[in-house]
Amino acid sequence: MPELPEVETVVRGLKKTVVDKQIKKIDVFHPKPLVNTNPVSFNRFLQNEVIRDIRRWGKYIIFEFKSQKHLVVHLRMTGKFIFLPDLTLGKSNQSNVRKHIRLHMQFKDKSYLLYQDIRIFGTFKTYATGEPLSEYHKIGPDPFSSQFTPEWLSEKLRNRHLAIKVLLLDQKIISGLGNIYVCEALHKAGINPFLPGYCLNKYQVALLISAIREILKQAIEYGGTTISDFSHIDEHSGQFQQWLKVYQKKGQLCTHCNHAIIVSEKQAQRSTFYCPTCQPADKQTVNA
DNA sequence: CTTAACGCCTGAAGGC
DNA sequence: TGCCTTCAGGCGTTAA
Repeated sequence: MPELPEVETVVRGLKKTVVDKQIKKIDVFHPKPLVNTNPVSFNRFLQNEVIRDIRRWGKYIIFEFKSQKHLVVHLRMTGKFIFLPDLTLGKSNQSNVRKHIRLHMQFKDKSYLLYQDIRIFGTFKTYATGEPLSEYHKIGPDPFSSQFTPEWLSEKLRNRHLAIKVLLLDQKIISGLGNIYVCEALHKAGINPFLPGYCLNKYQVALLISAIREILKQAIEYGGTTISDFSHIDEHSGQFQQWLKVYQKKGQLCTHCNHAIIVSEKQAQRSTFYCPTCQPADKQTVNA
């Protein structure tokens, strides 16, 4: 389940491998990811285009072409890019044929970029030259941007009665966080996930911002978190899962306080993992 | 305006 | 063995 660190890892991998490559053709095996086009038009739209740059915007991956056309991809739950220098690598073993490849780009130099997506939630959206990308104003600031200040976050949490856990998953408030890193950041900040947004004081908001940035920075350094589906474009796993303190640690001893057992509760139909001692409902106590 | 629920999909895991 | 239910969770849509 790619969140900001996983998407950043994918983008860095793509930058190293497919920038400057020219598309020979695109084969589409499932039309669903193409939200504003169809397989034939999609291929026609990008055929012979040269990739100029690839960047991340929240959890979106933006392909910029030399023609100033754009392709914006969201991996959602199970989307994955796989770069192959040679397609024969992808099916060299007959008993291990890749499943769920929804489309692939073939480049002029015979290399391939495969898009694999088990659940087909991922999206590809094309933008013609000069057309503004709607994603730019659809989501809030990146956690690392200078716009993401305590003042900004406080303003966004003002009058919000939803739990802070749920609010941090809202991409309009802050872009890039998903269930894993929200749980981890709240644990690092020592904030109870059920605390309503408007109840956080200035100190807690500042602490939360620091915690979010530290967690994400470290996760990027370790190449993201591989729980089930995520991998780098060379199919290597991320390594941050070994640093997780609460996510999917239900029943385990909290390694921060060495006292309480990590618990799991549902919030807005999603699992929240937290330590009742380090993140008490009594908001007075916070971790150092 | 905010909040809550559901649909989209497939595969893994657990209960009986 | 095998069928059924639940869970995984990002995000758009719809309804209240």
